[in-house]
Amino acid sequence: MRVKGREKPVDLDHSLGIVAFVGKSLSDENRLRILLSLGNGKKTVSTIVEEMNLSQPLVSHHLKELRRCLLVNVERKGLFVYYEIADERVIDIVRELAHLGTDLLAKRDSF
Amino acid sequence: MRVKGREKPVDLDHSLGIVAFVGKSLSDENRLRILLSLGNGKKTVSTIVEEMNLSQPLVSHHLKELRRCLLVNVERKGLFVYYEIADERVIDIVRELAHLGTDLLAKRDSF
DNA sequence: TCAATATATCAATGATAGTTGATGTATTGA
DNA sequence: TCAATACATCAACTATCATTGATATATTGA
Repeated sequence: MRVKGREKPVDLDHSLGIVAFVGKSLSDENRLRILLSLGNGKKTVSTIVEEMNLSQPLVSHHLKELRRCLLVNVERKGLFVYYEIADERVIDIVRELAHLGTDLLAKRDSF
Repeated sequence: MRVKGREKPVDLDHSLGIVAFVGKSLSDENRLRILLSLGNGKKTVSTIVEEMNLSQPLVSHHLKELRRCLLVNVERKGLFVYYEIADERVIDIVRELAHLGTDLLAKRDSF
């Protein structure tokens, strides 16, 4: 009995490397904050630095990680470097993880 | 303009700690394999050890991590300890991450 | 070419995480 | 109580990672 047919077929076993790779980006709170901030539109590094209240090298480092995982795109315009979300689906996934996480916590705390 | 109304409201900013917490479990390939294996039903530790071809202490360690993140439930029955997925949604999320990851890779490789 | 601004990189440090082999603990049956 | 089985924990090692401060690179305008 198939309960859910809404998903395209994917060979999960052969994708786990990629999943772990992307998952790593979702395992750090600062990167998540940056990612969500970029969800509101393309931004320069210095804008992110101000918003996040993090040091510029640290922001650059996390952006590099997000770039390595292909989660953001980069574009230079004069002095400024703009970062943007590569695929909006990652925001949805973060939202689902937030739901799941809060539900799991709520369930635990009710015991 | 609200584009997507299908999500329940969640205060993302206040959930990022939990998201990072759960995300950490999705950042290791061995844990992902264990998690997906448990997606097929409740299993004992020794069964997982055989399926994964990993050492028993290593499997126990990862199960402990998954427990810490509330992603699995445990139940002892005599000599055996059974683990099961706490919330099936995590499987869906892994599947979405797999889609996203493969798409991102495909996009990159086409340049 | 020089100064100023934006961003990236480097070196170093401390913390965390994955792995392994040995050992401990719990449960059951004899 | 003893042996056997299943699982957890521990100690130790290594690798990875987040963070910081200093420095390098790139772009622009004067």
